[in-house]
Amino acid sequence: MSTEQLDKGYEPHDVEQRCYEYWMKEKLFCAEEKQGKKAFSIVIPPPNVTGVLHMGHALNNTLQDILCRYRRLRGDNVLWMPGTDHAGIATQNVVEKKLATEGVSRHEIGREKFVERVWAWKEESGNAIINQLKRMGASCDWDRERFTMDEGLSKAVRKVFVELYKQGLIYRGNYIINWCPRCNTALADLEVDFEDKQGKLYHIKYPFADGSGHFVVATTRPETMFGDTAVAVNPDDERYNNITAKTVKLPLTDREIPIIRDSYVEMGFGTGALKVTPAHDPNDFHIGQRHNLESPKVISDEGFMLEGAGRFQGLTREECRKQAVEALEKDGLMVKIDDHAHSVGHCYRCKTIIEPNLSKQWFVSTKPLAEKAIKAVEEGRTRIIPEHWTKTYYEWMNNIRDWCISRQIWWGHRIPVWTCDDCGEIIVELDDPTVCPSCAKTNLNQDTDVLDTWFSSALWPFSTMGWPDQTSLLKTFYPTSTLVTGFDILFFWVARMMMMGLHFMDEVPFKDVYIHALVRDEEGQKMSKSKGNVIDPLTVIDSYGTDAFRFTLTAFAAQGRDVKMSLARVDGYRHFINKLWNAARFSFMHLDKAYPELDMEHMSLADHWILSKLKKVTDEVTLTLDEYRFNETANALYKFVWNEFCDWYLEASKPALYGKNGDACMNASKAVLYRVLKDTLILLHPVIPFVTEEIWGKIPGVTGSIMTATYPGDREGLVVNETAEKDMDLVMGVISGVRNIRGEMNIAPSMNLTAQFQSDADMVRNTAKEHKDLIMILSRLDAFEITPVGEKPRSSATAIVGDGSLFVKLTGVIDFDKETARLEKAIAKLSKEVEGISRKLNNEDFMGKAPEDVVEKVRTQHQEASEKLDKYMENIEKIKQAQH
RNA sequence: GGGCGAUUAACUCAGUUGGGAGAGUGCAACCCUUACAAGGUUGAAGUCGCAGGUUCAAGCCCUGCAUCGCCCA
Repeated sequence: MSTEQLDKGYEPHDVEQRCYEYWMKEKLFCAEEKQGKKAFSIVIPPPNVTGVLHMGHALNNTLQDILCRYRRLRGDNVLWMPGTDHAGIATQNVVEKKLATEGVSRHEIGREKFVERVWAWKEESGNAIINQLKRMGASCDWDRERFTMDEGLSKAVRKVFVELYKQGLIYRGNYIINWCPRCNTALADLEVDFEDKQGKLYHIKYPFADGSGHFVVATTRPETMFGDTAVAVNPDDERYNNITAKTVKLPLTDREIPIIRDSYVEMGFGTGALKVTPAHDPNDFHIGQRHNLESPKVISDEGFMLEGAGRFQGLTREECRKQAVEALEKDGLMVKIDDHAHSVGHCYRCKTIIEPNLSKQWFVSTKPLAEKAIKAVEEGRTRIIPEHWTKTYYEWMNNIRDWCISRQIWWGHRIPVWTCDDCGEIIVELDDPTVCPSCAKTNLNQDTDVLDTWFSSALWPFSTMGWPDQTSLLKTFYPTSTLVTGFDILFFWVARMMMMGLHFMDEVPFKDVYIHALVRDEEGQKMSKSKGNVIDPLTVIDSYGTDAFRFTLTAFAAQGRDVKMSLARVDGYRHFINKLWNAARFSFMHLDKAYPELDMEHMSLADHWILSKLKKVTDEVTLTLDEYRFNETANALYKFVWNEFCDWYLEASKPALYGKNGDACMNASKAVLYRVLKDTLILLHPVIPFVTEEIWGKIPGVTGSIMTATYPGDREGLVVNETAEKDMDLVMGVISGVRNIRGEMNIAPSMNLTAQFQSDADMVRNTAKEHKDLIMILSRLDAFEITPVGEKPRSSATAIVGDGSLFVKLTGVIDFDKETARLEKAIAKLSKEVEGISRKLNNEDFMGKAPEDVVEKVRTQHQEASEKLDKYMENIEKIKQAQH
């Protein structure tokens, strides 16, 4: 027997650090840049370079790591491509805030200096999230780490922009866009968060110019009235069919604006008359286009009123609203102000209310790209899992709108467009131009805007692999195997990668997209700083260990369901890790060398049984991981380790391991223990990499990392052993029967008992006899008799096991009332069951229409249940007689 | 307004072709039995949101309703 090698409890911290360093040193995360071997690849959803790890990252990367470690064990050549994105607006905001504390603005220090400052900040904070991913155990190929602003990726961005421009799929236009007055930039439609807000609906009189009456228009934003260029009514609106007036007087101004008819106007909303402000409302913009209206801007990019607002010029939009309302009331033009709930757009980065704004911006024409992306999913070249997200994907792709990609910030890929000051020529080329190709002058100016960060993220699956160069990495690993991501960036990122991947690579960027849920708090609330309900993954790791945390995330990652995180649950799984640790600790007390061969001949029933169960759990882990049913993987392993391996196998194999059945049996059991421990660790490794590596390293005769082990499912050998499982069921049934009687009758465990098992089935009796010793040890019996059915021992409590009766002799200690009550309870339960089954068998429709195998199954059930019931009835009768 | 999802034990959630309602936590009782008290054994606990329908058979399929949540406009 070997000396004790493990501490009494598992202490994760130094183990985690040590293991991770070992993996890195051995280069076990590195992909092989060559074809031939089956390739498996994942690109990481790049976190913001200046961000910190949150629960979403923790779940996302745990699942990716499980897949990667699993595929490596299966022998695949695995590439997990890591990296970060530059998070244009978010990062710029952070650095601007830092500057503000120094009392300077970015405009004061200038663009060049500012960008230098951002790079410095990136260097300073940029490794934080990478280090945090490492603490999660992420087995990324770190040598290949990429950043969206890297030279290579910037080259890809440039190439994509130029090509799309030349193909006419990027254009510049004066359109209404979402403007954030705080960030001072345009945003894509997707980057606006709508929130329901309680606001006001102002009903304002717009008098007809000919004095024949007036409209009452309803608006939530009276300050935009200075930009009105029409009042619109629905052409089908009979209320306004007979109006003779052609124009209205725009209140608070001296302008007259036309009355137009457009079917966009909802007759039921307000009075059915709509003020049209093309420069400050997206719907009004489209009406304006249809009717050739002018679109004067009356609110500046910074949120102040412009010249068109007359005497209100220079006010903020909020102040203008207040003063304009007062003025309208004074003039008697304000009919009423109602409370009104409506949704208001906010900047997704800074939460400032968005100003729809007319502006000259760059757009990607998405329709042609989206068509290919839709088709790829329809044809199954990319599979979305869970499947129901495909509908959302189609919905969005089918209604896609052009993508505004220019941002008026400084941190990002500068738009590669030059304008010639002299002749106005637009130059869009791969290399920076110095001379105008049209007029040969050199006064060229580059566009000052940068590209949306998502524009570069959209290229991630191929730009990280070296595109536009045709690298061997691309050849080996593109298309990637699986993308693992949250549904919150399905449109932002997944959809756009699909479009770009298909357009530039002519192939989907990934074969499978696994979409996981959001991590919420215990109450199901989204975690947010403002709510103060954020749980920091790193503090969880510090308190419970990475493995316990990962197991929790995995066990709760059911498809299509949010993960509600609570520390109590992590604590529960920490117990599991500790249980595993102690099972290994026990194993090491018996394993002092390698046991490479199984000795089928000298194995015990428990040995055969656990190998059969091991085969089953192996199959289940393989199946569930292949189908992304991570929670089922975790639960299958949990049950196997705790309820089968620890609760039954280790207990049942103790006699053999302690040599009570001779050396041959001892060694046979040791070989089984050796095998089961090893295979279990391998199966667990993708989910809980640290503790499994640590234990693995201490197994006698084992060399190298568990990461290089052979996956049990890929090895010859194990089969499901029905006989062993059936026999073990009987043995466990008898043991549980005795334990149940002890528990229910309040018999101290220390009190040794005598029992008898009666059955008329020879096979059953033989099985019981064969494993008599095991039964006696695990149920603490002094004596155990196995006989055909006969006289019931006096003063005994009864349990029915299979087709036999178990009698536990309780001479002197039996409480007849208690035993009667116990049996009555069992009888009541069984009667109900038998009754239900009988009803089925008496039902002609069932007998006639149900498939034969189902009927047969029910017949068997009925027979077993009623035999069991009969036995209980007999026994309770005897108890009653004995009492008298 | 359109779409999606959820509703199962006190709590958190599983439940894949429709065929005997499960787990963990918590609770109760007993136990320091030589891997583990971060443990062991036993037990109590559910008209599977409501109402219809399909079917021999519904937690599961269909329809409607209620409540909650999310996405889009």
